[in-house]
Amino acid sequence: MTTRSGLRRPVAIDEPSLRAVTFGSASGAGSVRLLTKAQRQQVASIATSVRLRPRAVIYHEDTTAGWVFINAGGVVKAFRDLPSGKRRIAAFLFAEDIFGLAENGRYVNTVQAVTEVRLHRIPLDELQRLFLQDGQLQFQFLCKVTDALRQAQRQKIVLTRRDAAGRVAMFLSMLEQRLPDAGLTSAIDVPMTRSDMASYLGLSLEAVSRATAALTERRIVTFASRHAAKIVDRGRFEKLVAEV
Amino acid sequence: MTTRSGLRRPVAIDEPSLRAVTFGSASGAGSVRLLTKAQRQQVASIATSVRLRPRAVIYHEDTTAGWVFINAGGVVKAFRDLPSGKRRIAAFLFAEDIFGLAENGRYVNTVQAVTEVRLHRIPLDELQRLFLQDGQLQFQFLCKVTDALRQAQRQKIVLTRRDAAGRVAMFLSMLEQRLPDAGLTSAIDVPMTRSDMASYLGLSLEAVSRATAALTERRIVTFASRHAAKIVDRGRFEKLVAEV
DNA sequence: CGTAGTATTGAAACGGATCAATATCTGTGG
DNA sequence: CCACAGATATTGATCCGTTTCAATACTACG
Repeated sequence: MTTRSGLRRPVAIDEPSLRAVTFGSASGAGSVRLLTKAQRQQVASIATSVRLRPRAVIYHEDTTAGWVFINAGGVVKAFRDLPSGKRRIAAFLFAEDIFGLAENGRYVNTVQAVTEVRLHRIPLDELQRLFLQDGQLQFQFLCKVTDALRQAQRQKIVLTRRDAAGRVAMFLSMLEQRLPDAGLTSAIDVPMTRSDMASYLGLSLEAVSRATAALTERRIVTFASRHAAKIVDRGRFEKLVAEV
Repeated sequence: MTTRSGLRRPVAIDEPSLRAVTFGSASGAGSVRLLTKAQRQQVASIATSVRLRPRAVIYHEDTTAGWVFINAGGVVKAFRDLPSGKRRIAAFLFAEDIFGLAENGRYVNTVQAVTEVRLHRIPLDELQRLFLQDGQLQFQFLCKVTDALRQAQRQKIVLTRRDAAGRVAMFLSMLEQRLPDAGLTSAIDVPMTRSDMASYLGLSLEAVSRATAALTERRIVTFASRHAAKIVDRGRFEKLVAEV
């Protein structure tokens, strides 16, 4: 659980450890393959570990992209500030997620710590060299990026929903699915602010606030605090999530 | 130019040819690198060429994913039909684009030809084998998927716009940028229907229709036909596109 | 040249954005 | 440990643009 005030339960791993997904193969069942020990050592040998406090900026959009990062614990947000002054969060990145998306050598988004985070910082040129040496390693990254693409496509579907409550429900559902334990009775940790949720869901802060209020009033979700949600009516919750 | 009625100007290439993008390196300037001749031959040796007419379905969502495809001319759309009955187009795929996104061995979307198309169909297992043999080749694919991720993130920003005219303008801008020639005076080919545009932009068909009417009325864009747009006021067009 | 699919246009209603006032939280320093 | 201040969130009222429903027009293909 990534609490707001930092990593209460320290993350065990000290080396990059990637939860792989299939690139599109039939190897089925959401297979969770980690890198081999040798590969982890290889990556670790070129990576630097960094620890950051909430709000720390990891990099700014349009600056020269020299590193790729692996989140080793905590939550970060990747966003862009639009000309209109609005902020759009492209993604929240959790443990094991890779980030550092760039174009023409410059980062596409600004990335900032939401909670305290631990990162592995990997020089891009060295990583690229490793990729050519070790096809398996590169394949893990290919799978990771493919997974990010799938998530982005799902997220686009969320953004086309008209109802704010539905979007928020889908967001909570997404957070819940990240939980390793399928303990669907426990509380969902919501490490980000309502404002961050709004920026991610393409809603105003007020709409998110009203949506959470509506979910509470309809007795579908309860909030022990703003950062701890609990599904109290699973049936109606799933129905709402599926009403796309 | 991919016209509605098919490939008027036949596509020259007979082998897969990938327009590469940087994975995030500093190798700058939107570098367009193609596969080496040897790599193209390697891919061609395991690929099958297919030619399809408009409306032909290439694969259905949730079916077993056995191939990855490279679009060798024409336009296809990747979509999902939601429980509500609405259709959401995740992406339009043009020449040189790769598609076949899967999860747990099953395709995520349904893919259908918009115009007449030529495809290279590549068996997934053999491609995966090639990837491990040839890190450079795999890297081209990694770049392609990374590019698709960037596009999906941009598209998410489009979807958060309130104004239909702005979304349509951004869509036309996207189509224009695909044109090889920077001849910004020529017409933009719009191979898909208004309904497809709506499904892609998260709008109703009526909203798209009214938006194109508004763009015409405001003398920003003219439509020689429904499938040929022309920017007549570049200044106001770019301003509208940037008003995010 | 007809017909089915596609697109346009109008009117009403819904839902979120916005503006504004107030309340609550968080973390810092006394 | 408590008080305080700035940031974050809630709640209310109004406005605006899209959706929806409905009728009509267009266009592409056989």
